[in-house]
Amino acid sequence: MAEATIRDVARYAGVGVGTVSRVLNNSPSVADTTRSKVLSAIEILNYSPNQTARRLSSGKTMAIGVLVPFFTNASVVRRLQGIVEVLADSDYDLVLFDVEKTQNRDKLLTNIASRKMVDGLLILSLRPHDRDMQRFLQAELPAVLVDANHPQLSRIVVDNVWGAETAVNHLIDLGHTRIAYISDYRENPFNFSPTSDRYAGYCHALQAAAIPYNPNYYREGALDREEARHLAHDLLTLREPPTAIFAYSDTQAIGVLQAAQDLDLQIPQDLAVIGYDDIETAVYLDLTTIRQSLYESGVKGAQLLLEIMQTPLTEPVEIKLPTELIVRKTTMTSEVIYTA
Amino acid sequence: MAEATIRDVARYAGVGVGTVSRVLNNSPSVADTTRSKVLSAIEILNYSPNQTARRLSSGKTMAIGVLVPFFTNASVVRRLQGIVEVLADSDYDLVLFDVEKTQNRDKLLTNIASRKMVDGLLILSLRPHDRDMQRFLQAELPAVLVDANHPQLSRIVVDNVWGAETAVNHLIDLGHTRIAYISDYRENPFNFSPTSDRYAGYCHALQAAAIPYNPNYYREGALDREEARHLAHDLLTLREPPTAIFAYSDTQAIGVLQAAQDLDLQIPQDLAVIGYDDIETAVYLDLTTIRQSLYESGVKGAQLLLEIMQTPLTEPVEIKLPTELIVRKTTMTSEVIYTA
DNA sequence: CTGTTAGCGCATTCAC
DNA sequence: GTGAATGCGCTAACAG
Repeated sequence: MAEATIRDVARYAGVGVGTVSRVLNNSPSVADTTRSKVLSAIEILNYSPNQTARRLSSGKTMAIGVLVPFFTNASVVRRLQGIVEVLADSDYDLVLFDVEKTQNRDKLLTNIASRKMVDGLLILSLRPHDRDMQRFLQAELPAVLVDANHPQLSRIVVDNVWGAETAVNHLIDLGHTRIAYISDYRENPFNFSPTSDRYAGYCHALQAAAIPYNPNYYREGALDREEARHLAHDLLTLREPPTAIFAYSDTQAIGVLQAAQDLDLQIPQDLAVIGYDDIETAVYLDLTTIRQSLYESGVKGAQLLLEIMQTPLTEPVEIKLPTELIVRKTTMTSEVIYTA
Repeated sequence: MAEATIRDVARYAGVGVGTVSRVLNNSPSVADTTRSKVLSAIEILNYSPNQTARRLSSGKTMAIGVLVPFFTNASVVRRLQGIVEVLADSDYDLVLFDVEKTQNRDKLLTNIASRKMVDGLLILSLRPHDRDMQRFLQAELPAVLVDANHPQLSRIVVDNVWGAETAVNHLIDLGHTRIAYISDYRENPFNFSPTSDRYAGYCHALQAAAIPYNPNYYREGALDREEARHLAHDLLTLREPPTAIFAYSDTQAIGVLQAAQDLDLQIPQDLAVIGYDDIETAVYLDLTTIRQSLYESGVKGAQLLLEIMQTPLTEPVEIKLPTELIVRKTTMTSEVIYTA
C-alpha cells in the first residue's frame, strides 16, 4: 500500500485538494461538515502530509540549523542542550551541523545560506567570515551567534576579557605572582574570538598588578585535556615554575590537575588552579572556575532566533550574559570553601 | 536579486534544464564543452540548487533522524558524538529529535515515519512500540536501535544483564553482602529495556551467591544525580545500611558519592560504590564502573544504518558491544588501583 | 549527448 | 465555501 497523498484524501472525501489543504492548515473558511468529512478520510487513509512537498510549495523549511564546532567539547554540548530545550517546544526541526574540519566549515556555511536548507541558523562559538555574512544577508537568512561576535549579526556573548581578568585577579589576591596561562590556540582557523579576549584579560590583570608578563608562562594548545596535561607538565618542570595556572577551559584545568598529580604537587598549596566554564565536572572536582551561563546561552540564542524569524530586526542586538567567579578548593584551602 | 534557479542557469548557458541537472549530478553523459559552459553559468549566477526541490523530486530527503531521550543525559550525549562523527563524513544531514516528554515521543515517531521526514532513523535508548514498528515497516524506513532492543529492528546492544552481574559480583568478591542497588525507574514510559536487564543482573548475582534479596536495598528514581543522592542518603541511614551500592549510571553513582561525603563516610572503607557507563567524569573521580562503549555504539549504529540504507537487510541484525569492569578507587583501596 | 516534458505533493491563487 | 488550475525547483524518463 503506497502512501496516501492529498489527492487520495480529496477523492475519498469527495472534495477538492484545495479543501483538504485548508483543513490541514486550519483555515477558518471550511464548513464544519466538509471539515469532518475530510478529517475522517484522513483518518481512514492514514494520511499524513509530506513534509518535503509542503516545504517546497510553502517556501519554508521549518528547520533551524545549528552550526557547532567540535561537538565533543563539553561547553558546546551544554549550550546545545539549551537550544534543544527551546526548539523542542517549537515547530522547527533541529538540523545539526558539526564542523570539525575547516573545509567542512566553509562548504557548510556557503551551502546552508544559499541552498535554503534552513529557515534560521544558530552558530556556536564560531565567527563567520565576512564573505559568509554576505551570503546570510543576501539570502535573508536569520542567524544568531552564540559565544561569538560579529557586528552584523545578533549575538549572545559573555565578557571574556572581564572573566579572564577576574580569574587572574583572584590568583593575584591570593598572593600569586608567578601565574601561567594555558590557552586554546589564539590563531585558529575558526576565528574563535573568546581566545584572544581571555588572553587580553590575562595580560590586563597582570599589568594592573605590575606583574611582568613572562612569555614562558604562556602556553597554548588544543582544547583538550591530555594536551593541557602535557603543557602543564612543561610549565611545572621549569626551573622557576608558576605557583598558579589559569586554564582557558575547565577541561584543560582538569589536565592541569592531572599533571600536578603526576608530579605529586599539592593543590592548592603547591599549585593553584583556576578554570573557565563551570562545567558539571568542575563541581565534582572542586575546581575554582569562572562560571558562564552555558545552558542559558543556548536558551537565549534559540529564543532570540525564533523572535527574529518572526519579526526581523532593523539592526543586530547583543545580549550579554553574566560571568561569575566560583571559588572552590583548587585555589583556596579548605577552611574557606565555597559549597555548591 | 532573487535566487537563481536551474532554469536561469539553463537559459544563460544556452542549454536545457536537463543538462544542467546532469552537470549538477555528475552524470558522465555530458560533453566537456557543454559541461564547462554550464559550470561557468553556475559560477556567474552564483547558483546553488535548492535542497527542498531536489528532495521532492528525487524522493529522498538526504537526512537522517536521530531520536534521543533526555539529551541532557551524559551517556546519550556520548553516543550522539559517535553518530555525529560518522554522519559528518556522509552526505546526510542530521536531524535531532529530542523527546523529553512522552507525548512528544508518540507524535514524533508517528510523524517521522509517515511524513517522510528522513531517509533513515537512529533511535537511542528507546524501545519503540509495536504500532510504531508497523509504521516503520510500512514506510520502509530503515531504522537502527542503539542501546535498545526490538526483534524487528537492527540494533546495537550491550549485555546489560551481564554488566550488572559483573558489577555486583565484583562487590561480592570484595566480601560485601549488604549490597544495595539504585536503579532508574523500571516502569518508565519510554520502554527503556536496559533498566530491567540490569535489575535482573543484580538479582542473579545475589542469588548465585546465596545472598537474600533485601527489598530495602532496592531503590529507584530518575536518572539524576540529586535524586540518587537522596536515595543513597536514605539507604545509608537505614538501621542496617548497605556496605556497597551499585548505581544504574555513573551520574547516579556520583550522587551516591556525594551522599557518602554528606555523611562523612570513607570510600571505599565505609562504603563501596560502583557505577555504570564509564563516562569521562568517572575517570576523574576514580569511580569503579562498568564500561560500555558509548561513543563506539554511536559510530557502529550510524555505520550500520548507512549500510542498511544502501542495501536493505533481509532480516534485522544485532551487534553486541562488549562491556568491561573498570576497577578504580571507589571499591578497592589504593594499593591495587587500576590506572587509566 | 541533449532538449523537452511530465511529475514529485502540496499551498495558493483564482473564479464560481 | 469550494473546486480547478498554476507553480514551487528539481529529477528522470523520453525522444531525438
